[in-house]
Amino acid sequence: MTSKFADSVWLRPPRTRNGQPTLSREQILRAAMEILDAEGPAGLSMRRLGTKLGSGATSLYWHVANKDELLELAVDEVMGEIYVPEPGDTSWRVGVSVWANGMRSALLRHPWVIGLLGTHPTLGPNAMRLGERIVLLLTPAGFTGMALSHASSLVNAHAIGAATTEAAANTAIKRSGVEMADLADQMRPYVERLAAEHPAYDKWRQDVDILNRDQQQLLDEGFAFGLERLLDGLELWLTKS
Amino acid sequence: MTSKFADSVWLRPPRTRNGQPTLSREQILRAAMEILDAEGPAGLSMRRLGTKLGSGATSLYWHVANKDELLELAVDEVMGEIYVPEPGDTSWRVGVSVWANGMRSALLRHPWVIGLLGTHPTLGPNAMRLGERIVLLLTPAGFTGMALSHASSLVNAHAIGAATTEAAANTAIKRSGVEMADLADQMRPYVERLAAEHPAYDKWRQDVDILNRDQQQLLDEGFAFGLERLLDGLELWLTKS
DNA sequence: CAGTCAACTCGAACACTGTGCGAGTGGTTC
DNA sequence: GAACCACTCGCACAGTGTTCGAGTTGACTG
Repeated sequence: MTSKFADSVWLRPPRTRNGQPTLSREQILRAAMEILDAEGPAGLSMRRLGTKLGSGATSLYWHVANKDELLELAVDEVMGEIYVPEPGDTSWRVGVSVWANGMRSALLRHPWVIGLLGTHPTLGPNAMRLGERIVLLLTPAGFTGMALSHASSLVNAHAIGAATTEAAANTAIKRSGVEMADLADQMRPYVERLAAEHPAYDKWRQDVDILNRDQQQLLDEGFAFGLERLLDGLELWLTKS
Repeated sequence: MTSKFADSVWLRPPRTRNGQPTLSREQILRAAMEILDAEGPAGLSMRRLGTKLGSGATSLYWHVANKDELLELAVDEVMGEIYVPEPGDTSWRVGVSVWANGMRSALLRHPWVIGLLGTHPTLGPNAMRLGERIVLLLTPAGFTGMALSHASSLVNAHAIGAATTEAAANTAIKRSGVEMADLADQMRPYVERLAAEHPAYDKWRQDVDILNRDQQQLLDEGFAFGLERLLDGLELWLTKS
C-alpha cells in the first residue's frame, strides 16, 4: 500500500551502461508512447511492448519497476513537449497563451495522459522544467508568492479541464461511425426524449443549432474564449492589488 | 471498434420487472460505487462486485452490458450529486460559485471519476439535468448562444482541472507514509538536485516555504482564487458587450 | 588465460481480469 | 400441463501484471 518516494523513478538512474544492451529505458519509453498514441492505454501491455521491441516481456522489468512507473515516465515525456516562452520575448498575456495552448494540444496529441493526470502528481524533470519556466514568466508580470502558484494552477486547470472534455468528445466521435451527422442522428431519439424534461437546455440547443456546426472550431473557440476571460481576470487582479 | 449510440445505456431501460429479482441495476450501481470510493478503480472487478452482492459474477451482465457501461452509469450518478442553484435565489456569481464548488467536491469525493471523464462524454440524465440548470442560471445573467456554452465550459474546466491535480496530490500523500512532513523529507534529495537547474523555481519555493504549509488550505485557496478571477473575467465580458 | 562478477535477458508460473455461451431455474400466462 | 420469459450462473477462453530463478553475455581481475 505505502511506497516511499525514495523508490521513485525520478531518483533512480536509468539502468544502462556505456554499451547499448539492446534495450534501454529511453527506447522502451519511445515504443510505449507509440502504442499509447496509436491505440490508447488499452492497447499497451507489457507483452506487446516486449514483442514490439523484439525482446521478452519480462526483460522490461529490469529497466522499469512497474507498468505504473512506465506510465509516469510517459506522462513526463509529454510534459516535455510543452513550450513556455521566456519573459521579455512577449507580454505575459501572450506568454501564458502560448503555454496554455501548447499544453492543450500536447494533451490532445496524447489523450491517454489525461486519464493519468489524476493518479500521480507529475514530478518528473520535464514537469520541473515547466515549473521553472512558469515562474520565470509570471514573476515579472507581477505574480509573487502564493498568487503565482494560484495563477499557474488556474491556467493549468483550464488546459487540463478543457482537454478532458474535448478528449471525451473526440473518442465518442471516433467510436461511433465516422460522421458527426450520423452520431447526431443516432442521438436524436434520446435527445428528444429529454427535451421535454429540460426545456431551457433544449431551447438553447435549438437556438444555436449546435449539432450542425463544426465541432472542432467550436472547441477551439471555447478554449480561446475561456483563456481570454481568465487572462482578463488575472490582469484585473494585478491592477487592483 | 465502432459502436452505435443506439446501443447506449441511456437508451436502454433497466432490465427489471415489477418483482424484485435479487439483483437490479440500481443495486449493482450502488455496490460498485461503494467499492470505487473505498478502493479506487483497481479494486473493482466484476467477480468482486458479484460476490459483494451475493451472486455470480456473470449475472451482472444481464443488467449491464459490460464494465465500461457500468462505469458510465457510475459517472452520471456522481453528476447527480452536483447542485446548481436556481436563478433568482442568488446572483449569478454566487450561483456559479456554488455549482463550481459542488462540482469540485463531488469529484474529490469520488476521485475515480476524474480518470474516466476523458474517456466518454457524460450524457446521462443527471448530466443533462445539470445542463438544464446551468442554462437556467446563465441565461438571465446575460449569457446567450455560444457565449453560454463557452462560459459553462470554462467553469466546468476549472472544476475538473483543479480536481485533477488535487486528486493527484491526495493519492501521493495517501500512498507514501502518512505524514506530509515525511514525504517532504523523502523528496528532499530530489528537490535539492533539481534546485540547481531550476533556480527561479527553487527561490520561489523557498520564499513561500511551500512544504511547511497546510496543503488542504492551499488547495482550497487556490481554487477559490481561480474561481474569483474567472468570474471577474466573465463579468467584465458581460459589461463590455 | 582462467575466473569472477555484474549487467542483462527471459521462460515458466501464479493469481488475476472481462466476458461469451449455454444450461438451468422459477414464476406467470395460456 | 405446456410454453414462455426473466433471470442466474458455472465453465471456459484469452488475456493481464508481475515474481522468481536460471541462463547468457562481456568486461575486468588475478
